[in-house]
Amino acid sequence: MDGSTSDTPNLFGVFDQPAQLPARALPTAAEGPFAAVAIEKSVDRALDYAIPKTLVGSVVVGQRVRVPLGRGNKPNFGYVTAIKPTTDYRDPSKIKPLLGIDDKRVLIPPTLMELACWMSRYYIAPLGLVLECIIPSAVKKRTGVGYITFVQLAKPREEVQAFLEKAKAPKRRAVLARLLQLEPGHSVELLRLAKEAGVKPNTVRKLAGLGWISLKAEVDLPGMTADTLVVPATEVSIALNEDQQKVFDDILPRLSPPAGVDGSTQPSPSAGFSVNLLMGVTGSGKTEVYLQCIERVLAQGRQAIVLVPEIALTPQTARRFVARFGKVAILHSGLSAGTRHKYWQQIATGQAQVIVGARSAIFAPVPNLGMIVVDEEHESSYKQDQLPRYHGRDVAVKRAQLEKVPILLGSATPSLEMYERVRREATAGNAENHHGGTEARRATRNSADHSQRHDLKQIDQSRVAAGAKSSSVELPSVPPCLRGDSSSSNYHLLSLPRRVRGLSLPHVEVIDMKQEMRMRRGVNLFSQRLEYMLTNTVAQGHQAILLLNRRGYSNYVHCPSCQHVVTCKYCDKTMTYHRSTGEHTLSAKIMASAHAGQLHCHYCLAVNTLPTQCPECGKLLSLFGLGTQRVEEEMQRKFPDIKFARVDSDTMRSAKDYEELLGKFGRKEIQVMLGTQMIAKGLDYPNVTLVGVISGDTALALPDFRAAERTFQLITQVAGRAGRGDLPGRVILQTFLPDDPTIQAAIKQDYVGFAERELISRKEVGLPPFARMARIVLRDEEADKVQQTAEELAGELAIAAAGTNVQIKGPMPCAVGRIAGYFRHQIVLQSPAATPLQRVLASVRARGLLNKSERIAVDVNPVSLL
DNA sequence: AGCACGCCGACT
DNA sequence: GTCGGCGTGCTC
Repeated sequence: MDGSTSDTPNLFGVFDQPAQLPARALPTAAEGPFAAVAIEKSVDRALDYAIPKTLVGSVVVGQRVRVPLGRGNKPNFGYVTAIKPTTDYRDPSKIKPLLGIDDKRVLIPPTLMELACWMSRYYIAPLGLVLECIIPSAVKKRTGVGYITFVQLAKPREEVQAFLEKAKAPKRRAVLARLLQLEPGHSVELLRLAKEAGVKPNTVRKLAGLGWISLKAEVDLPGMTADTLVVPATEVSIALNEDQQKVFDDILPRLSPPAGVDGSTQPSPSAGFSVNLLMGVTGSGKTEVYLQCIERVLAQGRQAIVLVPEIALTPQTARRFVARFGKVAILHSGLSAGTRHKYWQQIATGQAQVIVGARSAIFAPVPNLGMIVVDEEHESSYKQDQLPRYHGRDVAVKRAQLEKVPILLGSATPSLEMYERVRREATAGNAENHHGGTEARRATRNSADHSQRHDLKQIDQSRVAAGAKSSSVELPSVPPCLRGDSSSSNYHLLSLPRRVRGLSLPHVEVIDMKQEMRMRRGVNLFSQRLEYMLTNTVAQGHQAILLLNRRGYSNYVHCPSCQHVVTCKYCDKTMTYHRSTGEHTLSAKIMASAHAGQLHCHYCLAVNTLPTQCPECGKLLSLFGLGTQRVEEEMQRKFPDIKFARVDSDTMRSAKDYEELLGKFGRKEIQVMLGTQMIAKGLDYPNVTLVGVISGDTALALPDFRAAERTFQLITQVAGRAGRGDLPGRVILQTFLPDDPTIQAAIKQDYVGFAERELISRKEVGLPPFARMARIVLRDEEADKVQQTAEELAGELAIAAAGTNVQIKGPMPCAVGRIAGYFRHQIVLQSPAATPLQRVLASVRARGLLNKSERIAVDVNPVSLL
C-alpha cells in the first residue's frame, strides 16, 4: 500500500471522522438520489434523505448513517435500506440531506437486510429496531478498533512551497517537504511520515491545528483480524454408525452449492434451500452428524452457522467445535465488547468459518453461507421476549430460504410446529409425485422423494424402539393455503432412533405419588424407590441428576384456617418462599419452627419478608408446594453423606458458577445435581446412571396450551441424561398423574405417539400448529384504562378482520393479570393461515394503533400465553 | 424515542 | 389573566 486512501465503501473501507457539519441551517435538497433510512428509534418506517453530492456513490444500502431528525435536526443514527432516484414523500421540499456516513462498512449485507425487512413485517417491529438488534453494539461503537491516522496537505501546494522557502521551523518544514513529494491528493500514514521526516508524531499533529494538513483516521481493520481464531483443528471426524451414515447420505446431496454458484463442485439438483428435521433420541449422536455436514460445507469454502440454546453455550460444547474446525467463533454472553467486535469483523471477512452462538448468532454476517444448524430446535429460549420478539429457529429457516442453503434442525423432541410442518410438506411432495407432477418438478424432487420413503421407514423403527404400540395415525389432509411457498417440498424428516454404541435408552419407572402418600404418612418428597435408588447409585460410585422444575422453597404460603394465599403486592401471582442463603446449615428442627427467609415474586422480582401470621385472620401460615430449596433441605436431612449441589438461577448467578459446577460434577467431586430445567438439557456425563424427576406433572397444570408439550419435552430431555456411558441408565418419574397420556408417552419415550395424539387435539381446537397465533398484551397502571383501550383495539381488529378467517379472541385479562403493578389484558388473534393474520395486524399497525410499545406488545407466534 | 402542539387547574 | 399538566402525533 502506498498509503493512499480508498473511498470504496466495503468492509475494508474506512470510517468517517466524527461529525463536522453543523446541525442547524440545512439546505433543502429536493434532488435525488435519495436514501431510505430506517432510524434506530421506534419510527416505524424508513424516511427519505437526499444524498449530498459529495457522497453520491459512497452511500450504499446497509450502511449506518447519520441523519437530521425533527425540527431541531437532531442527529440520529439509521441504516440505509434503499437507494432510489426519486422520493414519494408528499412534500419533497422538506427532504433533508443526510449528514454523513457513520461507518463505511456495510453493516447489513443484502440478505440480512432482506431478512430484517421480513422480521419487521412478520413480528410487527420497527425496521430500525430490528436492524439495531442485528448489529452488536460493539460494532456500532467500534469498540477495540485501532486507528491509523493518515495525513494529507490541506493547503494549496504553492502556499506550502512558499512557506518552505521563507519559514524557519526545520521540523515542520521537513514534514511539509515530505508531503509535497506525494502525488497531489494522496495521503500518508502519520507514523510513517513522522519517521521519514525525523520528527515526533505530535509535531505532525500540531500542523493539523495550524491548518496545514488534515488528518484522517482510518480504522485498522486488518489489525482486528490479524490474530485469534486460527487455532488449528486437533480432531478429525469419527466414523459414523449405520444410522448416522444413512442420515448423512440423505442430507449430503443437499449440501452442495446450488447449480451455477460454484462451478468447481458438482451441482446437485436438490441443492439450495431445504429444511431437514433430524429427530434423534438423546445420545444418538446428532452432533457428529452436524459436524460432518459442516465439514462438507467448509470444504466448499462456505461458512456455517450453528445455533444452540443459551444454556448449552458451555465450554463443553464449544470445545467440540473448536477442536474439529479451528476457525470457530463462539458467540457467548461473556464476550468482551472488543472480542465481540473482532469476531464480527472476522465473520464478515469470511475468516471465521463456523459461528456457534445463541439466537442472535443467526445474524452473523458471513459472506458465503453454506448451511445453518439449529440444535435443540424445540427450545423456547430461541424466542426473544423483548422487541423484536423473534424466534431464532424461525428466523434461521427464513435466512436459509433467502440464502438458498440447507438448514438442519435437531431435536429429540421436535416442536410440534416444526414436526407438523416438515411432515406435511414432505407428504405434499410425495402426493404430487404420485399423481404425476410436471417433468421438471419431478426431476428436482427425485432425491427428495427417495429420502422421504426412507425416512418413513426410519420413523417406524423409532416407534418400535420406543415401544409404541399404537398404529400410525392418519392426519387429515391440509388445505393448500397452509402450504409454504414454491420451494415447499424441500422438507425432509430424518431420524436417529437409537443411541450410539448400541447403548439403550434409560428405563423409565413411574412412581404413583398418590399411592406413595397413602402408604407413608406425611409429605415425602422422595418416594421410597427413589431414596433406595439414590443410595444405591451413590454407593456404586455413580452419579445422579434430580429434577424439580421450580425454584425456591415452597411456592404457596397459605393459611390453613381461612385459606388465604399470600400473593404479590404488584402481581396476580402467589409468592414463592425462599430461605435465606446459608440457612440450610441450621438443623432441621430450627428450620421447622422458625420460618426465616423471604417471599419472592418470580414475575416482578419483588421480595417481601414472610409474615409470621396470616394477614387475614392472624393464624399461623403454612407452606405448600415445593421448590428446589425444599428438596435441598430434604436431601441434607436424608442423605447427609451425599455430596450434592443445587443448580438453579438462584445459585448459578453467572455462567462461571455454572461452568465451575459442571467441572466439579465431571470430576465426580459432586455425586448428585439437584436443579431446575437448567440441568435437564445437553449435559453429557457418562457416569450418570440415575435421573429422578421429583414431580413430573408440575408443568402440566399451567394454563397454557403447550403445557403437555413442555412436560413431555422436559421429561424426555432429562431422562436422556442417564446412561450415556457404558452403564445403563434408569429414570424414576414421580407423579400424581401416572395415567395421564403425556406422562405415559414420556415413560415410553415415544415422541411420535405423543406428537400424533397432541396434534389431533390441537387440530380439534384449532391451535398451533394448525393456526397462526398472535397475541397483543396491553398494560396500564389503571385497571379500567387497560380494559377500555383493549376493547377499543379489539373493536378495530374485528373491523380489520371482517370477512377474513382471522378470529379475534378477547380482550381478556392475562393469566397473570397483573405484573409489577401493571394490569394486563390480552387479545389473541388466530387464523388458519399466516397471511390474513399478517394483513390484519399490518392494517392496524399502519394506522399507528400498535405504536405505543410501552403499553402495547405484539407477540407473533408466542411461546407462552401467561 | 424526543419534541412540539394542544386543551384544562392553581398561581401572580 | 398566565404557567404548566402530560395526552396525541409527527419526524423525510
